[in-house]
Amino acid sequence: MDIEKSSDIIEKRREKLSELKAGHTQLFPNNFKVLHTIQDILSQIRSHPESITPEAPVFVTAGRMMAINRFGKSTFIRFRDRTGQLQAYIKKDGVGNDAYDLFKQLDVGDFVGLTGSMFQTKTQEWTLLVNDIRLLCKATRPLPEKFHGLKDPEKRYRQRYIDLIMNADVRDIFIKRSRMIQAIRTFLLERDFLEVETPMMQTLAGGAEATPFVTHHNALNIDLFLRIAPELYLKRLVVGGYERVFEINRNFRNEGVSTRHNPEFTMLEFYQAYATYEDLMDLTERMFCDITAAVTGSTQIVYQGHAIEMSGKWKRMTLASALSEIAGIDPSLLKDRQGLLDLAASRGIAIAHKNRLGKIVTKLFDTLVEPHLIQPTFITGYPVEVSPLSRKSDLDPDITDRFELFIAGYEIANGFSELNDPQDQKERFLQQVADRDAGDQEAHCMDSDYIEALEFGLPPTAGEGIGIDRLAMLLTDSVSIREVILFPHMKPQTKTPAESI
RNA sequence: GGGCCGUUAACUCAGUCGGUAGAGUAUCUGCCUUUUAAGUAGAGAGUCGCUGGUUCGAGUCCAGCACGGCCCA
Repeated sequence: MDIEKSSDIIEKRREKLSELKAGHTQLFPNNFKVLHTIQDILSQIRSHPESITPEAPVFVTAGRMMAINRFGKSTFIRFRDRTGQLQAYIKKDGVGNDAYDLFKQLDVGDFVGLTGSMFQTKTQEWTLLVNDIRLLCKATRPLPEKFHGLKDPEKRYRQRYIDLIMNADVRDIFIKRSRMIQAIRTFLLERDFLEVETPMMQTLAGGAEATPFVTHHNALNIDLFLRIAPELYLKRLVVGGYERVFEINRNFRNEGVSTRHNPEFTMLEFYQAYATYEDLMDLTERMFCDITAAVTGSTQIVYQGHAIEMSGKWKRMTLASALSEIAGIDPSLLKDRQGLLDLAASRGIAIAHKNRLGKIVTKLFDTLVEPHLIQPTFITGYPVEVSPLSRKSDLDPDITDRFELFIAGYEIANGFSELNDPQDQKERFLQQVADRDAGDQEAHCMDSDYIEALEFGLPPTAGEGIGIDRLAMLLTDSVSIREVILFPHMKPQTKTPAESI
């Protein structure tokens, strides 16, 4: 926002500011000591109502004024702190003529420090009877209108602080998000996992199939990539002897922005030695059940009209059976590359013809099956071609010991038994390099340093990644990822010619 | 990347067939010592996203651009 841009309202407020300053009112003091939150005051009333009289006890509290109703010589205000909202009543004969005249200069949006006791109005509303009021911070810009609030999504995202001031449901989303992450942390710490941080800037961006952002280190004069996943570093830590590790942090992927994609997003990844992908499916069921209960108080959520039950055992099915049962594809077709390409073409699904079989199958699954998986469902049996870091199944060398979790039609988690055979891993990387040479920009690069780590020995391990933003969307019934990211990515606003001079 | 929609006062929104820009809230000046979107009398407030075009005349029609939203890839 251009600070020079001003309206008559802002001009008037600035004049008011100068007048207050000229009258020796301190506009931005910082020596007011808050002794009670609004919640403190209200709980005292609830627990000891007999102790409350219009004379005592005296509370010292502070907050932002959200509404002002003036009547000549007395005024009701509504103010808010982090714990809630309270009404206060200020009378000219209660605070004195000078203080009252000064108070008349204040606006909605200003912060005030209030001292007083509690009484009930004739409608029985508990109200702070103010005997001293202090300006703590003057707001020079007006808040949006009290009834309609702030709705413009662009302004809500760009100036999230106004959104948070005006919209209680938005405040609630980020409180829930914070509780959710806390619940995850607690769940993992209770199971002896160690929280770690691995590099955000990497010389080689691996661990996922995505295009990375590039940045440059001046002193070393090398390009670095923002990580697309922490996976390969976390597994190096398991090699190092930390048998259970997790990281909750940002990943960066250089792709389109949509209601489900932000260039930077938060992932949980965790790795557990001596576990299999099947152990992690069990663990995930318990984790999601715990988290949901911690955030919402129930194990059932409603997402976009769908009632979703998180507790109990979730459905598990293979990719192949999901394709035949849900998409109605003849199982005999699943090994027939050309047949699948024809089928995709007949259903209007665009697939690059050079793709290998596994990629075609997965693509068909994404479009034909994924949207139908509303209740929590584990899909297993992913093809080797799309799982370059997963252990091959002992029963079928074409598929891996891997699952993905779908809820409400979206992929929420991805886990597998880790490939710990360095020779096999090297061959998979070589295949990825070939895919990349064939034009697949998102295929892995060869990571010999990681192969070397595997050669020192990665114990049998299973790992999983969970999209934290997607999970937050689910638990807050949000359709857009921007609703669960405080400052979602926005293109810069272009200045008008007049402003840019 | 494609399609559709939006951008008008600080905020939420109207604006008819192309003819001098509207409302509510907010703001300012009054009255009002128990209000609840307080009431009441008055007043001020606009680069109609930007740049061009058509026209005697454009918020309105046309083109391009920017930003945003939704859907699709």
